[in-house]
Amino acid sequence: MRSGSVKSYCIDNEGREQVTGFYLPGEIFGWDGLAENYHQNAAVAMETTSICEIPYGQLEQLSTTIPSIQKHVIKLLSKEINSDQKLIALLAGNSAHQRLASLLLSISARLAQQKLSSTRFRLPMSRGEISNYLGMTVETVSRAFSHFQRKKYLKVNKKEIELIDKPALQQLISNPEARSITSQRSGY
Amino acid sequence: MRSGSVKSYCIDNEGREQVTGFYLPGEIFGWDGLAENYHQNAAVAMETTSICEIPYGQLEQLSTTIPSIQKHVIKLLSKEINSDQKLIALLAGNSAHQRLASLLLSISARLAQQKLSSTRFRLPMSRGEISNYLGMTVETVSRAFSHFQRKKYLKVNKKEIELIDKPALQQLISNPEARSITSQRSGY
DNA sequence: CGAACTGTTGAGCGGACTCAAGGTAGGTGG
DNA sequence: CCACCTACCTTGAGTCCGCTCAACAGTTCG
Repeated sequence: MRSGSVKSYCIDNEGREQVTGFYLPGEIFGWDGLAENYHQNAAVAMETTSICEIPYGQLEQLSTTIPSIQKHVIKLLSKEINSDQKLIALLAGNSAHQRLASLLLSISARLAQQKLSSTRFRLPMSRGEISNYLGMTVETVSRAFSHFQRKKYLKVNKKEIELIDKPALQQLISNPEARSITSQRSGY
Repeated sequence: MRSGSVKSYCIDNEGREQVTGFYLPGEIFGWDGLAENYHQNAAVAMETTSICEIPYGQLEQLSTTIPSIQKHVIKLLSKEINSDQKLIALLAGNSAHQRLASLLLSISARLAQQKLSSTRFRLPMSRGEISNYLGMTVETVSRAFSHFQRKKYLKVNKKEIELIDKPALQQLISNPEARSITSQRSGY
């Protein structure tokens, strides 16, 4: 990603769309589909976006002469797996408010990594896309935003976001009594 | 995996355990952690299990002489990503009954791949592990099993499962009015 | 202006969680 | 062998979060 933003999504068996990721500048997407020369995910830009294509064939060829490249590729794939599993944990064990807070903080952190403001930013995605990604409905997303604003955690105006009390959001995520759903098997 | 079964899980920020996968004979696990020489996931056997270790360093070295190996590694990593994203879709867009049905059918299919019975099998994991993996509570898992049994979709006796009406389970997953949560953005 | 889309808010309902009680199986010690 | 303990599983009753349905406001565009 050079600039702009992209969402990736796949269509499940019954034609329903499932958003699988949002990508911001500096990030790479499209790691699926290397298995079968065929991408499970589609991707669309959510705003004016410029990207840099990396032809996999050439990358592969290059890696025969520079072995460190394939090592790096594998690292990136592995990172993708880890971030997917974070999302799994988020979806499996957290409430609607926690999920939205997580997403906002994730975006904030990723913007900071690009030396952009981590407290004031514009969400590239619609409420519908957020809700789909986080496994909830549009209404719940909207209500969660309103709730956060009432609580003075942030200010929201359409897609413009200003994070006011990041610690409060942080704490919300890692909160007690928050749908623990913990497996209770003793160790082996 | 040679024989037996393993679960992988990670510990989130607040010490809660999140099961990220179940592994059956013929499968490979541990693809995370290649990024940082450090595994995000832990893994424990759920029963007597024998596995075959693949030292990554040796694999890496071997791939310098046999390039097709790294291609294969990348394929497997990519598959892992795809299966993780299936789980994401499952968690994001499906009801409790649908999630359990999906898991049962997935196990059934994977057993079939190993030429084992796909209709009668023993679940290696506890109800608690299932509930954690699927993002629900133990009680809900238990009730879902009872429900399926009442509906004559399967027979369940502790961990022994007999699938009677697989098509019904299939249809349950890909059902109408099933929590669509569909993003409604027009195409680009 | 009207149509279409996105986002917000309210009322009501239902599925899944919580709390709590009982049942079953395996392990240990008297 | 039986009493006891400790998981693990099941079932019930009640509550609450988040979904559904619906109305309305703000934007964009023809």
